[in-house]
Amino acid sequence: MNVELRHLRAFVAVARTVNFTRAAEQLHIAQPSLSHTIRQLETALGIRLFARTTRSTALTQDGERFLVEAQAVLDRFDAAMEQSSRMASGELGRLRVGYLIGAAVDHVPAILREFADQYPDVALELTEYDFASPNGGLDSGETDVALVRPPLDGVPDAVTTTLLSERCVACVSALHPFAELPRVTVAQVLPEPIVAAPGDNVWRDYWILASYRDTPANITHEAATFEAELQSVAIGRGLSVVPESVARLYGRQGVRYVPIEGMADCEVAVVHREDAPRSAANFARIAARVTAEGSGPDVRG
Amino acid sequence: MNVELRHLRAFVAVARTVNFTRAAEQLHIAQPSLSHTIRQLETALGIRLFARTTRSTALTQDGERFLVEAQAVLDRFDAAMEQSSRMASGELGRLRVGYLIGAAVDHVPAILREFADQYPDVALELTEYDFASPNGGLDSGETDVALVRPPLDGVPDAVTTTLLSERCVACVSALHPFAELPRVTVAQVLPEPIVAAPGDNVWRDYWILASYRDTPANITHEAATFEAELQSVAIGRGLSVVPESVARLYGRQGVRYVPIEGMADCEVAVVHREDAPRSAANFARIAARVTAEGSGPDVRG
DNA sequence: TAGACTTCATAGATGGCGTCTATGAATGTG
DNA sequence: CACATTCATAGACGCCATCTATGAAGTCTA
Repeated sequence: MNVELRHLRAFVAVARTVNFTRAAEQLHIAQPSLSHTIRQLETALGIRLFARTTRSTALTQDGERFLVEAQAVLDRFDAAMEQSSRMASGELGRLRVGYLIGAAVDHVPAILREFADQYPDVALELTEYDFASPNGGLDSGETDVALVRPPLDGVPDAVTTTLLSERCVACVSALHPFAELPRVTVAQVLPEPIVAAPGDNVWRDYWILASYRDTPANITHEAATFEAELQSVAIGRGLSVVPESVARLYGRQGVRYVPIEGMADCEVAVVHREDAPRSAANFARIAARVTAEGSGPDVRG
Repeated sequence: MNVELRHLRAFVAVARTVNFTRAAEQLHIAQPSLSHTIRQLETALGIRLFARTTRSTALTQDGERFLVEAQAVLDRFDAAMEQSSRMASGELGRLRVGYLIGAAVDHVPAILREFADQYPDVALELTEYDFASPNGGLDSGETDVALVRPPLDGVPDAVTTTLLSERCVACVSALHPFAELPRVTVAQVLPEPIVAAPGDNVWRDYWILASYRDTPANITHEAATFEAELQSVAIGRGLSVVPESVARLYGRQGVRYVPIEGMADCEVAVVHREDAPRSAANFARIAARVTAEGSGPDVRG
């Protein structure tokens, strides 16, 4: 017969009360069951733990020694359960965070600081993704949570929390006919040669305005980063559709940003899978709160 | 549901092999049972321990952390079992040894030395008993094993190992008619006034030769030690029947020792209860061996 | 000293659950 | 493309943990 924790729990209860009846009540079992369990334990160990009369119960010398051991095992077990509970609640563990370049850059430091504050025992692992991986590692399972720009692709059971939205603008060469316009329409943009993300997925489709088109876009170049896009644009390979905040982040050397009338705003969201560890949800919650509260360090200007 | 050691054992086995099928074989259970057990554990802990595909198994981050915990619990448990095993075999614990004054005095030091040598982790507690407690504390449960002179009384399930036997002699005053005789018969002793142990038990009966008598003995005095007996004898209260070795131990100031013809030899034995801890039997075994091997320090002369 | 009460052990019944067999689904492999 | 391997699921079975009922023994009280 295998000794189980229930034997130790029973033993410790009896050892502490020195009374089978009361110990049984504490354990929420019947007294004969407890007697049986203790007997099992004694048989398995090969030692007498209690000196029983019909009227009283006392620990034997061996029982006293074993009480220390049993208690130690149970304490160790409780510690393990405590730790697993902290893991379950997301207080303890590791969280792999992915972020797409240019997504919520203003807020990321505050989000991370707040999360680290609130969950000091969670090890954060940050990975930056470029437009070649617009899902921020969620599709491959490399990350647990990600700051990305929808739409996502290949992320089953994704839980998405939108953090902010902003206008989309057309980024054109300073020499481009659009360069000095106050705005352009989607219809004006569609025929233009366009610089797009690499690959072939719903995310790239989004930024080349595929949903507005009848015929395929004229993609003249592919770039995985804003810098690369802007360079391509600057040397006249075509225009590029980007979030408005890019204007702020990457300046205007050789390019101009022109709002696109009639195009829906684009968003930044924090995303995790439904079955991700709890800390992913915690991160998403904190990200949403931090983004809503402060607008981040004001680097505009 | 309560987490039991079998869950931890199952978890550790799977974590080590990273293979449900092989782990199940090691645990001697069927693979579906193991899957079920692991699932139970995961549910109870609220965390995913394994990342399972239909083709492979891997520990999650949480699983890796919990493996350390689970292993620690099992290690602690194994240590407890190891210790209880040592208690069961009598290698570890306490042994309460009682000895009757004058019983095997020559051999006791060697016995204790040998036992302490062989069982260094058993704490010996020695208690001396006089003729008021000829059972050496076995009857009251004060001791676990005792060096005594049979017969015993009130010790249920006594396991007796005879160590040695010796002649009985009559101890008489130097002025007593028997004093210069080379020997006396039982019949000669019976009518004499006699000094006996206190109380009323089979042991006292033995030394007053009750089994040889038709009528009660004429007990003139009671004494709980040899010294007291010899003093009573010396001042003429009567004779006393004692083991021959007493002559050697207590000298001859005012008394003489006369062999009793026709009286069976008396014995020294090591005794413990059937249900005594294993170390009691160990002690008895060692006592028998030491007594048989050496005759102890030679203090005769 | 007798009766009542307390406490632990025993006996027998029952039901929950741990384990089993059989089977399916998924996926890497020759 | 068929096969082998691995884990999950479903349903059945049987052990054993627990239960209720009762007994035995000792303590306390009147």
